[in-house]
Amino acid sequence: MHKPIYRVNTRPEQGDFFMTELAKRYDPKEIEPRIQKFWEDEHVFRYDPDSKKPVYSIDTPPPTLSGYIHMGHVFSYSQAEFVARYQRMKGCNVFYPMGFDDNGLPTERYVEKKYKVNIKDVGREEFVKLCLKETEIGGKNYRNIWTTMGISVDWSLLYSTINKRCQRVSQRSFIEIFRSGRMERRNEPAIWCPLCQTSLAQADVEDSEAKHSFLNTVRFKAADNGQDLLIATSRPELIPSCVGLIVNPDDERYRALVGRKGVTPIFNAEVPIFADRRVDPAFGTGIVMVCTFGDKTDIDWWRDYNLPLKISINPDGTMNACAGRYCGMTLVEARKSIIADLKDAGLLLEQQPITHVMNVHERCGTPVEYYVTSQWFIRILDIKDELLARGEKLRWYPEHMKARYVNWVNGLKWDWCISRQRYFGVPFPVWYCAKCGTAVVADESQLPVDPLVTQPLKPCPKCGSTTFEPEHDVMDTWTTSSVTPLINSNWGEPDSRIDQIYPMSLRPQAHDIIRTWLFYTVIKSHLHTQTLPWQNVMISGHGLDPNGKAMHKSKGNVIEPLPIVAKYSADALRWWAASAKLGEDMAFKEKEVVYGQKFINKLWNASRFVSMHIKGFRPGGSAAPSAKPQLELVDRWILSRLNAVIRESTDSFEAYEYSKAKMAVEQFFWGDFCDNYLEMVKDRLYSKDEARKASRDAALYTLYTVLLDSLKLLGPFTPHVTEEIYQCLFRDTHGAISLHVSEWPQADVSLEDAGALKLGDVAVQVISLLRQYKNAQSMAQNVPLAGVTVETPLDISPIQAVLQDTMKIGKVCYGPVSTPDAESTVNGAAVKLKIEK
RNA sequence: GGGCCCGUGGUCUAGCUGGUUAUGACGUCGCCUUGACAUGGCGGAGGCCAUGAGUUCGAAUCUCAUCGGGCCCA
Repeated sequence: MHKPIYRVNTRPEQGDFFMTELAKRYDPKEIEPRIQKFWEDEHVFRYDPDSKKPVYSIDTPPPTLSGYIHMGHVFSYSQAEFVARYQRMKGCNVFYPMGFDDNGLPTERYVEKKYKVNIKDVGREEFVKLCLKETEIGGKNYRNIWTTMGISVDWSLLYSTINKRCQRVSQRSFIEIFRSGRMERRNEPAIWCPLCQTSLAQADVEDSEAKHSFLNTVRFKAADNGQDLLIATSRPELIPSCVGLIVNPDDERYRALVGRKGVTPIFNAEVPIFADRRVDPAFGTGIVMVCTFGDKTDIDWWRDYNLPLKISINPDGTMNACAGRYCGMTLVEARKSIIADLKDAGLLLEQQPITHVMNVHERCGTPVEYYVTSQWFIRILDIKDELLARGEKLRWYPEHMKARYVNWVNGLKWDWCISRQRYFGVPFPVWYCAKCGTAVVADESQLPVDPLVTQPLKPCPKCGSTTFEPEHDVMDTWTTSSVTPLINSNWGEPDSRIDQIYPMSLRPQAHDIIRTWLFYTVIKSHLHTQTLPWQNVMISGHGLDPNGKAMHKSKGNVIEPLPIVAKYSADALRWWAASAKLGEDMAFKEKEVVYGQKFINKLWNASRFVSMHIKGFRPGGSAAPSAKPQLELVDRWILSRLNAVIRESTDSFEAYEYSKAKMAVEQFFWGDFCDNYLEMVKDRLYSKDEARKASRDAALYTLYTVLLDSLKLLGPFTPHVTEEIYQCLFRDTHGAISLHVSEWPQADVSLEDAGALKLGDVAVQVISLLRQYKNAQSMAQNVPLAGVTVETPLDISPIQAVLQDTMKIGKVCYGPVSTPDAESTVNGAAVKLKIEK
């Protein structure tokens, strides 16, 4: 049995309501963990499958296990979380899971580094065990951080992409695509990382500027007459792989060469010379050597012209026998060596420094090669149009992020290679018939299956053989993380909830993984359910280091969140995250967190002031609960302002513009409510005069309403402090067990008063003028003034009393003022003041 | 080379479906310990809204060009 902390029993029979005084100082160290425990004990964030409320489902990004969560994560996850809290208060049954993407290469590399181990030393089994151990440690660590940050996920929905259920869904996805004919095992050139020694997909590769690179002009010969053929290349180590020379068909200089043969230097191989439009005559010498393989164009030429395959590179990035005397050298050594030899032989004419872009593996920075192996591909190049159409249907916030998706799809050159020659990942549910080589997929009932330890249920359908070779490769981690909406839906499982939550309402993520996670997820849902995976995507920017640079462990500029939380508070840190517009990067500045702390402090103190007065106050009074007191002008002023803020905040949240919502309520609460309204009602509140009781009640009603609604509007951003205040001051009268499942405020048209709005603003302006005056006279603001003469075309009599009370003015007269002590223009009307001390 | 984003007081930032005195914070200067708050209140100074041209009665806001910064893709 759990013991709820806030079972503050209401005592309506005694006619009063529980009201606790707020502590003099707000202490987040004590309060935040206590509030978090309350949320957990009361299951405040639990998704309710039986609820009739509309579902709002969120496809939370499962962070990879790279060992730490930094400010960048906190930035992006907080922004999504603001929306989750808003939707919950809007009355949605929020499905908000957390996941950990702990399978695959990122985890492997992390384990290799942490334990300084290599699979070859410890063996596959031991290695996988280490990875599993790390995922457990990492999971606990991550959960602690998200809980400390007040992230309101439902932890009962937690998944890890290496667990049984996820493996099952992922393998089911493989089988379905296999049966549809789009999953193909092909023996052909694929992108290859020589360091990780695995094939890669196009999205795993990023651009990197090559340093100290040269364009080398090398002398080849014509086979028939020995004529010099000059070829510019940045990769002379690939000369042993040269299988052809190409010129542009319109290039007059070389027209005579087409159809003849050339001879490579050092290796003296005869290769054909032909013409192709893809050669840029202006680059280098205008003659290109085709190698198997230097880049994607080489592969296209090789395929288009049926050229032979001459592989001179081993999978580990060293040269093989085909490279002759360079055999055994690394690529870099071979390049140096070949250049030296060409130079000695007088075959190197020129070395020109160039900057060009290399493709490197994004996980390790190694330049990639192209290697012919058998790999599993999902065929996608033929459905680019369909994928583009899906992207158009998706609602993008901010809209311009769609362009990144469109550009990526248009630039797609490879089918999606999903097999990795690695160890820690979801296995392929596949065996190969030992006799005829047919690929046999597992039966659904076997999932999740590891072909290394299990056999197919039936003999080979083609030849009847019962001996099989298991697939040793594992699926790339994106293959599984691309089905997170289906994992969340328990797709294909007995407890499937796909009808309830799918397509999901929202995918929140950062902009760096549009080409990977977002793109791949769109593909999978397109293939499996012929729908989009979600209705909306909100793309956040990056939280950067204080100098505006991306945080990387290798750069040593990572800022960890927990020390910042310990120093300030989770709410203060969230405040920082809320100050960036959606999609914009923002540098982490500690002083912004300090500002968050100041705001929280302000909220606390203002609430403490309100609590001193509304103690025992019951909205609606003892008579009709809906009855409103006789509101005064400034009450209607602040309530009208409140309504405007509710509107703006709601509209902003609906458009995922949480930062606008935050700013609106921040300025309202501090500027209008604390700086002005509270000062304007003090006199009414402190008055003991029975005749002013109605006036006092109106102020109490207003304080109650404005503070409660403000807490709600602020709740998504600073959930802890608002919850604590709510529990102490409003829980009993308002009812909801937690502020975060209370109803989102609605604008109340009956409280809107355009006239009061205008005159209230005039009051604020006049008060400001009087403050300036007192300031200039070195007077304290509460020192009384004997009298003020006002000249203005406005009728300010309705605010005369409030001006007198607030600024302690003895007598107010109206009339012409020739030498004003203070003047200003309000709503186009001049206001002049003559002041008597 | 292509695409996208950004350029607002010393610093960071709002506004950017065009319309009276351009938002707020930090910093800075001054006044005030007043009954929520000195982790505070009040007020001052500080901006030709990157540059140039155009559209318009009117441009930080729309268009084009230039310069500078960033991201993505060749």
